[in-house]
Amino acid sequence: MATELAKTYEPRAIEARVTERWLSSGAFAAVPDGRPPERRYVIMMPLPNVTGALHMGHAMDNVMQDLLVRWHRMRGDNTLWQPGTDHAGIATQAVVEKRLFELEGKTRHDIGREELVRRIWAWKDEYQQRIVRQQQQMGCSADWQRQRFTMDEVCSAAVREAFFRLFCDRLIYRGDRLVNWDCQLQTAVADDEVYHEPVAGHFWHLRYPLKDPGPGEPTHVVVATTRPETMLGDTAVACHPDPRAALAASIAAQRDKISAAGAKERAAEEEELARLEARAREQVTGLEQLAALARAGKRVILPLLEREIPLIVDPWAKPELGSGCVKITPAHDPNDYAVWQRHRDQLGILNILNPDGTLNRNAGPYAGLDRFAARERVVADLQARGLIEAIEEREIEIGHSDRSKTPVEPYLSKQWFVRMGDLPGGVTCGRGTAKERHTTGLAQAAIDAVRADWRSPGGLRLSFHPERYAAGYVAWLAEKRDWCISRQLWWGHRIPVWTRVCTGGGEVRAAVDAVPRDAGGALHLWVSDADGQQLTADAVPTDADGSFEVQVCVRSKAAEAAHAAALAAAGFAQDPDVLDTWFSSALWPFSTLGWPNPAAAAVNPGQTRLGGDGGPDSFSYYYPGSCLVTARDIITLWVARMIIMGLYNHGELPFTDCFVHAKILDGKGVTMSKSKGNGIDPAEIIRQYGADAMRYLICDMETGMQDVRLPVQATCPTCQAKVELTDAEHGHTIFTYLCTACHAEFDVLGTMPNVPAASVTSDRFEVGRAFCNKLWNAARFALSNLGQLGFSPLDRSALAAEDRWILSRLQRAISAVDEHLGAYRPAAAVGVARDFFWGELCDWYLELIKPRMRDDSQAPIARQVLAHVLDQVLRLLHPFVPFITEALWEFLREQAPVRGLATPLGDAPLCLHAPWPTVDPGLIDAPLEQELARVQEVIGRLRELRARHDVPPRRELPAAIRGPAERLAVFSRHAGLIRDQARLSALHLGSEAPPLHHAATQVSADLEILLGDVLDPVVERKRLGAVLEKLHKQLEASQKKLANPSFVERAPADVVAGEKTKVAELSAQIASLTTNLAALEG
RNA sequence: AGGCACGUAGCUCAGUGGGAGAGCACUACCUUGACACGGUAGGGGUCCGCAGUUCAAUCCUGCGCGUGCCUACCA
Repeated sequence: MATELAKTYEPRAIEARVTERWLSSGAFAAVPDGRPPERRYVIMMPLPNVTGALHMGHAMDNVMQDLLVRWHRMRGDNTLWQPGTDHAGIATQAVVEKRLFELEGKTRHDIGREELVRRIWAWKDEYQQRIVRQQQQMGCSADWQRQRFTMDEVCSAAVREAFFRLFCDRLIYRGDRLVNWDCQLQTAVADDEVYHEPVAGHFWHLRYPLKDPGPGEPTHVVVATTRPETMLGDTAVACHPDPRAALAASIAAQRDKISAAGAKERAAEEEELARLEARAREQVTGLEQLAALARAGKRVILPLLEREIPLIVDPWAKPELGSGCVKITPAHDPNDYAVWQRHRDQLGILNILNPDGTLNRNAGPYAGLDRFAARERVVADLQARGLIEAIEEREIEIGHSDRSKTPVEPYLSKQWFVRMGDLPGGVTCGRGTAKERHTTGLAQAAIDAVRADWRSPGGLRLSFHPERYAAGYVAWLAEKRDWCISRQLWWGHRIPVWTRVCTGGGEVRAAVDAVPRDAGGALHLWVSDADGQQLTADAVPTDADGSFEVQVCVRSKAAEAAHAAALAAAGFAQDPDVLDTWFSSALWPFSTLGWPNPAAAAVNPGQTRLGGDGGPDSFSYYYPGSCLVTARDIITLWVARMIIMGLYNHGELPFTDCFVHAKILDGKGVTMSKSKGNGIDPAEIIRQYGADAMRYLICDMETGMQDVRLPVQATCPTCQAKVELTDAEHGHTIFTYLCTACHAEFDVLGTMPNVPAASVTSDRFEVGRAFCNKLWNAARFALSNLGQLGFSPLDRSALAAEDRWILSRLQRAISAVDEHLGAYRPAAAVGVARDFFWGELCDWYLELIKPRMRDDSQAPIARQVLAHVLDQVLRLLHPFVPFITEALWEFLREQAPVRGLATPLGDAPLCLHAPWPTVDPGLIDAPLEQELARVQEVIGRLRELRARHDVPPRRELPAAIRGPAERLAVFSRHAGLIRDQARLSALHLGSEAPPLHHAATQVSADLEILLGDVLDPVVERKRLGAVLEKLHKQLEASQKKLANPSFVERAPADVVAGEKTKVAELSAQIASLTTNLAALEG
């Protein structure tokens, strides 16, 4: 039972109560039923990391999803919003390890794998709870009884199954590859986890002595590097095979560039051409000589280590750059690695790094030094020997690990990969299902999915909203780069492969024979050769030489329990690595639903079962889903991989729509983030303004632009002033500011020891709160006027003009909101709803019916229409501002238990389950809408006249309107409204109107509006003069257009006619105003 | 370097091949029986610059300037 409607809008009380009602009634639960696939709506929540609290980016993401989910739920779709959190392997382990070190001074090796994992689970439990609470505070209507975590048993089962299938299909392999190595976390990181940052550095030119130079031959070759310590791992020096041709080619290319270049660039490009030409004259002979020496097998002495390395020719050495020669460090540079692959017979590969970033024994006397210390030593030692030719100061883009913020090193190591490229025999998607289909490769399958003419076996296609994001998705996939899925961490899904390293075919045979037989097909075995090629056991002859790995993938946890001991006894060891977080995330659209075995899927106590209870299981009912909502930075990392995994495992897309929303920036246009101190905490906004206010503004900001700026203010802890951070100067660090009022320093991160911390917020959310306040008060007014309202069928003929008008406008609003939401335009949708509610319902309808409300004979019909419109408005606004509408819904149902016009509306105890408004075309009355627009216009003009002449609001004045008879007929029909709203003592229509004293005049289209008894002729004269001037200008412009023969001939007839009407109207207006002006002067 | 966006009122942003819009801020008046988190009205803009297409350009095309993001590379 609702208590009495409070006089003021208090979001905190409302939101707490509504949340309780929703959660205790399980209002968001998704239950499979008889509704067909096209009446189902599924959104998989992009899983937040369990590393910390949510920020505004999450708020945007969650609100967008909730908006769609609530809309579809009210439209009658069987709706699932699947919530959950991500174990976020590296990020979480890094945070917990850091805390362990700070609090206890221990590293992970001190406490061991099991203990570390136990602690991370404890951390996860705490933060997941916090995240869920925040999402519930925002109003997220996700099915919390289905909450998942990527390391839950049900998700782990899906990970194992998907891995096993990929492994069997040779789509997962293990190989030596150069990866980005995080020396602090000591793991490989993906390209996407690396960000580039410019760092002040040097460009060193090193001299390597030539071995036994003959007469006329150079004594040194010069190479340049930004990382001199890598020279210890050099295995060659390369020069271009044909420097003369290569230079000629780049000179030609440069000439083309100059002819295409704009004026501003030209000078720089000319300079570059001159440089190339000078090089072609002066250096090419030397380079050709080096190429010749290289072909002759000449060698170079690597200084410091005094190692002989070959001089080779390879086109990677660009004659136009540096010295024209390049040092080759295959184990620590991707390009050099490629060179090594081309010249494997000539040069070796030498890893000089330990996993922790210190140099290993290959670095000779430098072994044990950290890479940066080694850099200094190497430079000093080379300098001492006169082997440094030059040092340039230079800004260098350095790759940093996103998690540890330390520079990554290219590092050669054994890693697991998913093969993204095309395979000779292609790939079977959805094997064993009705949607089985063939594709050339995994990446290609995902690329095809956005092609306009492509359809999945189920008739679906992937589309991006806005469409432009498809291009980036395709471009990324088109590289078809293999995906490194192994991480050298302890936190994550362990790679389910057992390996035994074997030397020679005989040992391979013995190892294979020792693998347990599994009748259920739960084990799959490949023999991997030195290149990572996966061979069947019998493809390796017993007399084969070389090193092999026998790899056994174990399909399930049960199979592992059954066979682990036997595998261990046979000399197999389980891979110590864990999977990239995105591997389990990629399976999210189906791992959460119980795949591969929903009937047997384990869920936590109290959670919804996923199958096995007779009805359809969750996976078959809710897969494929509908829409994925995200910011653009995650399209490649996650969206693309979900598409791939969905297509591969099921032959079907996981969703058809990808809605990419804006990112939220601060007032300077910088991405908000906690670490920059410009981030706003949604919880703080909710505390200050309410969740509905936050949601309202977020919807209003999502206009389809790329980014949204949200100016941020801090509350000065010293003087409590609101400080606009865009205007404030920094204090002694970039995380502190000086108050613009009292000049005291404050800290926005809350981490500075001696500087007081300020809370960061944005006053833009006041708009949302004002909106909610308006809604609250409008509803309060309406409800106080309803009494205990009964229902009786209303005939249209019984309705007053304003009733028919507001109902007609309501139909327009319903239809426009639907259209905008369907096209992913939340700002436009909320704008229509707001304009209807505020601009039409509040500003006009409520005002228009006030007189009727005081009259018992007229009140009942107005009340019933009002209850109906309020009902529809609450439903229409519910997806945007769910709390306040839900709260008001409760009151409305009490005051008016049955609402409707001719027939009662469908009802529900909770607004979130109420049927979505539908358009009744019979209620649309376009001519009446036009009439009322005229009436509003006239009222506006009359009010303007009152304001111009400082007429007190209560004073009633006489007015007159002159104009064409059919127009005046309209005003005659609505004369009462006009008198009321413009506070008139009398309204005279037509030219027969009696003259008004001291009349002020307005002209509007073909009308002349006069307001009598206005006191100050001087003010009016001045104003009329200004208006006349403006009208004359407009008239001239129009007449000029019409005097232009080509305009009259070529412009469409209606445009020309419109221009003529305009001239006529303007002339008439000028005439009447001139007359009035003369009268005032007389 | 390449690609994708963007540049409209003081701020944040809509919008359109034919008379420039909203919200906030600002100004004036109003505490009128829902709401001052409100109402009524008002001021404020070479629609980044230049050229072209067009009868007509803020909108279309090209160039330039500025900003943001993505991708790649820099031995």
